[in-house]
Amino acid sequence: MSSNNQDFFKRVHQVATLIPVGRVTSYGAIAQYLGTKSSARVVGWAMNAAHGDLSIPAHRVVNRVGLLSGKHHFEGTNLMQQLLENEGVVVKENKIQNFKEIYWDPCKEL
DNA sequence: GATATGACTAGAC
DNA sequence: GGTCTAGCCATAT
Repeated sequence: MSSNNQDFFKRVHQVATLIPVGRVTSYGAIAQYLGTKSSARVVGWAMNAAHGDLSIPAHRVVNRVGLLSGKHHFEGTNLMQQLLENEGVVVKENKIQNFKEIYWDPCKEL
């Protein structure tokens, strides 16, 4: 069933789109919300696929420590940080400062 | 079809 | 308490 695979991506994209402005989440959180909690990496791939879609705020998704691990996949060197700061997220040295405060858990919020 | 890789995470040492 | 290893699942070669 190839539909399932695409459905997984679709869900990841959906959740990413639901992330409120000024909030961030982690790959594992999305993976857990989708049921595949062990597949945080796959969420990263989904984000990679979502990278082509400007409607998906991939910059709001970081790793579990609030580090902009995916910033290398964005254009330039600090585009991801710029986007986050533009939304009011405090980022320093490619790491979200008040990560715990702005952390958005889809499993709880949704 | 098998192997390698990756935007991760949790556990072990 | 910091570093390393293994597990996870989908994509790419």
